[in-house]
Amino acid sequence: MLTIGKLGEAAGVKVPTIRYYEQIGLLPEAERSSGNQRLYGRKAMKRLAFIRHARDLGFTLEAIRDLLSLSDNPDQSCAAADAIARSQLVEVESRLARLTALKAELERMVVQCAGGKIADCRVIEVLGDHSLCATDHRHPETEATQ
Amino acid sequence: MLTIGKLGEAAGVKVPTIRYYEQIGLLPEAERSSGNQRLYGRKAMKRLAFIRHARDLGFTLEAIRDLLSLSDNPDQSCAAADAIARSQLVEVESRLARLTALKAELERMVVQCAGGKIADCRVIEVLGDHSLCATDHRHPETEATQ
DNA sequence: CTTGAAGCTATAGTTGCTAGAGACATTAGG
DNA sequence: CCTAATGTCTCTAGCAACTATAGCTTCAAG
Repeated sequence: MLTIGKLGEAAGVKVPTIRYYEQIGLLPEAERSSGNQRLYGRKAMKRLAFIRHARDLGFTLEAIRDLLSLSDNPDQSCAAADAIARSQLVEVESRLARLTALKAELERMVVQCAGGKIADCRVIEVLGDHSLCATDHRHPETEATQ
Repeated sequence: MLTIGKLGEAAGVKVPTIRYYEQIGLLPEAERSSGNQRLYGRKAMKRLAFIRHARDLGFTLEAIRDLLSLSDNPDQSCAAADAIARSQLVEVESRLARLTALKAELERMVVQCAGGKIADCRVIEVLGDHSLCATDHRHPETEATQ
């Protein structure tokens, strides 16, 4: 049995984050020692590693909640898990596209900055005038909402 | 002179966001009409467009605050603005690298999912075991913090 | 047996907004 | 000129996903 600190260390998750996951119901309430401290076994360790890994892959806690409940019922079809992963992939692809455009724009800004006075600074100038941009770089959320 | 709604429409920024920017001091307090409604001129419009554009490029509000104060003092050297833009570029590049790895991992997960039962689902399996991953895909923040 | 680290709870703060309530201002139509 | 609809006002609370703080208790090492 591990204390919360050991568990956090092992899984690469900070202690308050583990308590937070318990609070929002992603982790079940932990067993307690005689002195009221949380104790974790192998199962909790695996569940936390799952959560951590999914977070690393960019899944939201809501998506993870769904994936965990799927994982708890191994007899169901995996279509739902597949759908969640696919939608996450779409998400990532769109962010990737946007970031690529941003990178190009920032590079242009930085390269063109001659190191003179602010009055002639390309960085400030470009930020003040979108028409100086070569690429489209809007937030997808701005359109996607609804 | 524009009302807050017209300004928001023109700049592509929602009305409460404009009030929020004023509240946190990114925009100066607006003039008011006789009926206490905010009125904006050309200068405010430009400033808001600057903010909006910088946000689109992923700058934080703190960075934008710095950029704006630079832009307000055109006689200074533009080294600071350049540094902010460069650090933003570094940020974007690192997110880009990480997202690229994520994309590869998600693609692997999704492709390998045969569409059977959860018990055999690659998505769930991979999430449960990082060693099944081909690439490194951690949050940079986790390391970068301090 | 004492001390310092690690644990506990509870609350508040972070970033960048967004949503709601309830009251006042403005504008278009009849 | 009155009314209805829309716009604006302030204020507060909420979102994700934690992180930090305060003030306490418990545990492990020397």
